[in-house]
Amino acid sequence: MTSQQIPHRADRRRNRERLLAAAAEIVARDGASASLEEIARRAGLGSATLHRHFSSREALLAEVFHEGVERLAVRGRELNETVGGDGLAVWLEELTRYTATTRGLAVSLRPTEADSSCHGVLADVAADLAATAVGAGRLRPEVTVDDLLALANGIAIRAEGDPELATRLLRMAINGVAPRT
Amino acid sequence: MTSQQIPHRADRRRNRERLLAAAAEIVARDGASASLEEIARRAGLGSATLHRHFSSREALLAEVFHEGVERLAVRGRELNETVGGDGLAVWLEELTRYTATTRGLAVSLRPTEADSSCHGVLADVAADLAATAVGAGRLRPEVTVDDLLALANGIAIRAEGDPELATRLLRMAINGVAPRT
DNA sequence: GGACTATATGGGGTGGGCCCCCGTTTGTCG
DNA sequence: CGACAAACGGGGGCCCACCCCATATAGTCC
Repeated sequence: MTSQQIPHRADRRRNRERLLAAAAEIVARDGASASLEEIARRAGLGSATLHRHFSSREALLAEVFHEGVERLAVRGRELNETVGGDGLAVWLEELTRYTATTRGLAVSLRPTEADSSCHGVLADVAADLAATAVGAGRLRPEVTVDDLLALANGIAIRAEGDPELATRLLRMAINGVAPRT
Repeated sequence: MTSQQIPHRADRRRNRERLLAAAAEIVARDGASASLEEIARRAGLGSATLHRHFSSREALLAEVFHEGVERLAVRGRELNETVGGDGLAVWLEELTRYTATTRGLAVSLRPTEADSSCHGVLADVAADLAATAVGAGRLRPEVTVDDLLALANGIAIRAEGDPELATRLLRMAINGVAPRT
């Protein structure tokens, strides 16, 4: 299905890496609305090249964050096997904190119509964790995985740059605001 | 304290209203990142005039949404007197739904260092509602009003354009995700 | 009503960003 | 080493935010 068999030219691969490295720097500083021109400049390449490599800002960001998202997915599967019913809450907290810490990621995790795959991987992991949590009586069965991720995402967007806030809000949302009975 | 005693010239006031009307239209269509140039064009005025009337995009948006925010504040005080302990939950839901429905508002309600006053009014009302809710045993006392508003705001930002989603997420966050015991 | 002045306006400049065309360079493979 | 497909980037088109300063005009005082 993936239509890329023939390997690209060496310079293309090299330039791609340069662009991603530059993007990582600039996006870390400026967030999701970082200037694409500046990224290209920092990479020592023309902006046309950037556009040829990445069809859109979202596509570029998805690549920039790919590794981190992959790590979160691995971590989720790990938690699901070691922790059990509480894994979901722990993972959501780590996800939210990481997302709030990594400038630009929050926006990229928002699923779009032409899904940029960032979301897809996490949705799978979240579904597994949610199933375990429901089994352990820690999660209402009618709660959707999409809603759970949307909530974590909203918190992370709002709390971008303030991981303490992100953590507090996520815990509040998981536990509700009523006093413990 | 408010430094504006002398009334402005009639044309200034008229132009200000035209700008606000145009801004309301364009922002409703394009959200918080609407083109200021286009707003000025729609108002039949030069963009310099817009900049002279509103020192920043935020300042313009704050004025655009001022009336709606005021209504929310009134509604909150009303709920606090008629409903009692549940008023907070009801109001937060209405706030979140309204914010998610009104394009551009979510971003404007995010408090900034030089507070644009949109947030201030609501924070007062929320504080009263929260006090009542704590008194009625419906809200944990250690929950901050700022956190509560931040949560509602995050949800609204994320759910902009989808009031059903906004409502679901807010309820989920208020009640927590664990099964009812 | 007319003249004067502080107040207000807008054309257009500057600097930037996004996106893309097309003439040029460069890697690759026979 | 030569030829060709692959990749590049200068620069143009278009839009934006923001601001300067020459011009226009509302309000006022006689």
